[in-house]
Amino acid sequence: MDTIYRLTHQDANSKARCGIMSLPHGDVITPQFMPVGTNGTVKGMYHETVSNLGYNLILANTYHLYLRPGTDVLDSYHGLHNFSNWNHNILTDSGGFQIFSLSQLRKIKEEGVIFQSHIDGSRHQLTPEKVVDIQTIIGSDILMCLDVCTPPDIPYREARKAWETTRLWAHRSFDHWSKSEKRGNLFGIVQGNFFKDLRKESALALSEIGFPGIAIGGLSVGETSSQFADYLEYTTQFLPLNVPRYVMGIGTPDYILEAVSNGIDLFDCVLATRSGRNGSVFTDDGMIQLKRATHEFDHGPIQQGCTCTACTKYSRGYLRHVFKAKEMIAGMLATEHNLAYLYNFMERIREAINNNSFTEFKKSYLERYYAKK
RNA sequence: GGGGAGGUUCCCGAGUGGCCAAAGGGGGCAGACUGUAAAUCUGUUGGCUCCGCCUUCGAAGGUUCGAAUCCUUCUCUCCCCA
Repeated sequence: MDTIYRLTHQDANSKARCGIMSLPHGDVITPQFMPVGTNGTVKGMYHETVSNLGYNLILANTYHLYLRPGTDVLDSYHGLHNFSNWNHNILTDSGGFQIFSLSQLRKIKEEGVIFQSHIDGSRHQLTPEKVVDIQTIIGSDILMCLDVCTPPDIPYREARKAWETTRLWAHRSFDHWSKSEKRGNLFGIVQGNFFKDLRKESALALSEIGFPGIAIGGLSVGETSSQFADYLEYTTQFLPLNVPRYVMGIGTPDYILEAVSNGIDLFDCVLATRSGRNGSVFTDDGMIQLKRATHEFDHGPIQQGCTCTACTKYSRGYLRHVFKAKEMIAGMLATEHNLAYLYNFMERIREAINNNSFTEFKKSYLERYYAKK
């Protein structure tokens, strides 16, 4: 199979790497962070702003789009790109995580998952095949397999069962996708909870199937950061090097650095956008909360040197004011800042890798990041 | 001038004899947020030598074992009529 990934530089002193991922709506340089736009919009942002920041790959969510507006509507608009007027790449999450996070309403069977809509209570069944079909209608550039995500601290038996369902679904997804008139690329998802034998088995099994890319799922679900680092490193060693590797659901600078140092190429996270709306913003000194009283008379920007709208036009004091006044612009500006910060952060990472100085960059960045916490 | 309503903790506003340092909002302060049911949620908000004590419900007196709650006077605010 043709690979969509091309390595452009391997860091001389670590597993960190730079590359280019070729997708239907353009090349994506990696390592790359992907903003989350569950409903086909990155909350609080114009698509134009997102792409002007440099992003050309965002996430959307199959589960949510399937329930609303539904595939009929999406089909009539010839997919989400046209519907939402986003002309770059879209990765759609399968809904596996929603099955996990909305677990009160679900029933997982071998055939698929039955769940109740959180919107109107109606019952639906999703199968791995159907999820591929929905993502095809959406027009996703990257499709994700339906998987079974599990919380930490479940018994081995349960974790094995979940992984085995994930494996079965991965094969069925791949077969179904292989037979379709495909344009997008299907990624498999490694599971296995926090059991190393399951993680190894899962990583190896998914590697053999021949997916154009592989994701590591089931991390950042409440485990400790050392557990995260441990399982991430352990799992990644069994993944092929010639495909993009994606860790799902992480998005703080420390976690991103940890992932990059293990040769991970893609990440996504709602934290940047959600925390932005709630008043928390990234800085080189860690996250700060704009609503705090200490910023009342702070005439400086969120982050010196940042080129986003919030930092070039407004002071921390003003941003605090609009947050306290619950003005819409507050969440918008903070979201833009967080996305700008992470884009810039990824650029610094790529630059460091290209200079073979990633390890030093990571060390010095984290020293400052943790210093004021 | 006559009639009526009312003054509660930063604000609004419940409470009409003990379970009241006083519901509920708001505001303030702080925390959380990691494949988005989140522009959301949580905690806290009189003081202290903090498992108990002190001060507090317009003011001052009084009744009572006990009062934000009952009585008296004063004071202030609002509404209606003249």
